[in-house]
Amino acid sequence: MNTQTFRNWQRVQEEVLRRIHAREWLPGDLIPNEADLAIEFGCARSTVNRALRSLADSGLLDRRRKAGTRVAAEPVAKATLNIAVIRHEIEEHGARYGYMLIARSLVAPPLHISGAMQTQPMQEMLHVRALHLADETPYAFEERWVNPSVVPDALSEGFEKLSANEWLLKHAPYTHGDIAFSSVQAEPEVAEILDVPPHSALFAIDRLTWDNQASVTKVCLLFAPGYKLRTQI
Amino acid sequence: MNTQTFRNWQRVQEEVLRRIHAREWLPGDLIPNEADLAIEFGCARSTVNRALRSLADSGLLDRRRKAGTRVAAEPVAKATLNIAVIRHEIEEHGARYGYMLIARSLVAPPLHISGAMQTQPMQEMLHVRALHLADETPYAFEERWVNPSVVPDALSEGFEKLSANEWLLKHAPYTHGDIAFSSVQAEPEVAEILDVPPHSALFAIDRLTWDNQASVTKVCLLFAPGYKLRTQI
DNA sequence: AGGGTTATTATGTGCACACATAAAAGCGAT
DNA sequence: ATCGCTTTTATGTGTGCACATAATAACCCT
Repeated sequence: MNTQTFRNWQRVQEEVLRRIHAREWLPGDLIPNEADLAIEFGCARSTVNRALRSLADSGLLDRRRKAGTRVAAEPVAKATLNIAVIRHEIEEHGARYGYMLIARSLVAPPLHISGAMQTQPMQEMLHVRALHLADETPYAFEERWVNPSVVPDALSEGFEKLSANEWLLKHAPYTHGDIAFSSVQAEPEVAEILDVPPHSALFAIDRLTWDNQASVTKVCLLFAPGYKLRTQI
Repeated sequence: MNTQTFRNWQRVQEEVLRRIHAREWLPGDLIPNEADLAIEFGCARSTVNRALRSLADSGLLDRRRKAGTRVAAEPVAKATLNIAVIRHEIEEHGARYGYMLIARSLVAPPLHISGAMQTQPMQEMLHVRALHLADETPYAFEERWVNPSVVPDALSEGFEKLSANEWLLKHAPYTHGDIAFSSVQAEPEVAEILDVPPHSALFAIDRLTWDNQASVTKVCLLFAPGYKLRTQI
């Protein structure tokens, strides 16, 4: 008989995880309610609540008021990616970071850009193209549109030394954003910049961030072949 | 004077977000401690704690005991990806899901597989190759290795109708795993299976899952061009 | 001044209790 | 049986308190 007590929420969580892995509680099963578990574990209900809530957040449990808590039938693997500043990413690999501004201009963007950013088609936007390097080797090509009516300070920033990637994080807060990962073939111009064969398979990160209703910036990062975005689940 | 009260943790969170966003609290700034905020907001310290803890989890605040809570200097965008069962992903797009088993065998894997999975090189593993289709069009190619000593039941499963992707989720729990996203050029064989030109840029998801110390399965999913993995931040 | 010990302090957590809320289950009238 | 109302129940959350813990700040001794 297991009369062990689990007095803190991490241990309760561990025990619940153990039961799920040991298949004592099968996917889809309804598990005992918080009050009963609290008695069994010899702790307060709020402790059990904290443990179960945390497991529900990570997708391992499904909880519904009155219906109770059940083991997720098909646990959705939730991978949390840390999209860091590119400089940090490179430096963490122990490489020397390099940055090169390719172009910077104030122009009316193509329609698909103004459309996505929901700005007036004729409104001029700050357009920045730059290259990030690791140990002098091209690492990622950055193409960015910045909405100057939301980030006016960007107009007085040259982005010659400091990448827009980094400058915006400090100076342009955002409320939310969309991000998409995909794979694209390198167009000739980009292939040349990244110094890779044309039509190479590049890893692309597209990001569009918003400050409440207004779009802040739209960026497309194209990573040289070999790039891998890793995380744990 | 703002004498409004914020009685629940979501509203406290909203107010803190508003202040960060309105730049009342700048990146790097130390914010008032929980007790003071509780007084200001007219709620209990635990309510403030819950709100701040949640914001720290999402990377917007940095908290350290005794040192206090400060606004993250460079908020790391944490994108949470839901790696769902491929069938669900396709059906959610309103497309018809199709599945085709290409090969299934029990063989000793190449060294880089047994190496990554930390199994004996000569130990036979279940090797499954399959194709996922959306509206009869190739969607993703799945190449998988399953460790039969961890999932013996897999040996009696043919994977003719039900994909290993789905079967394993139900029958093989895992404790943790690594996942990597990258971009690769389609090799001729894969290009033919996916019915795309050779050297097309494919989106790749590599996943290796573990049950405690033992590797469960290693899978490589190659998505046809056009695939985008989306999420919000 | 320097180095090591102690005190202080902000966050982290646990507990008991209360009430809120969503949703299933039961019930009753038609 | 079906629709609509009420009850029940499990989770969700707020409060006040206590103590734990980590890390800084203060102190003391040399």
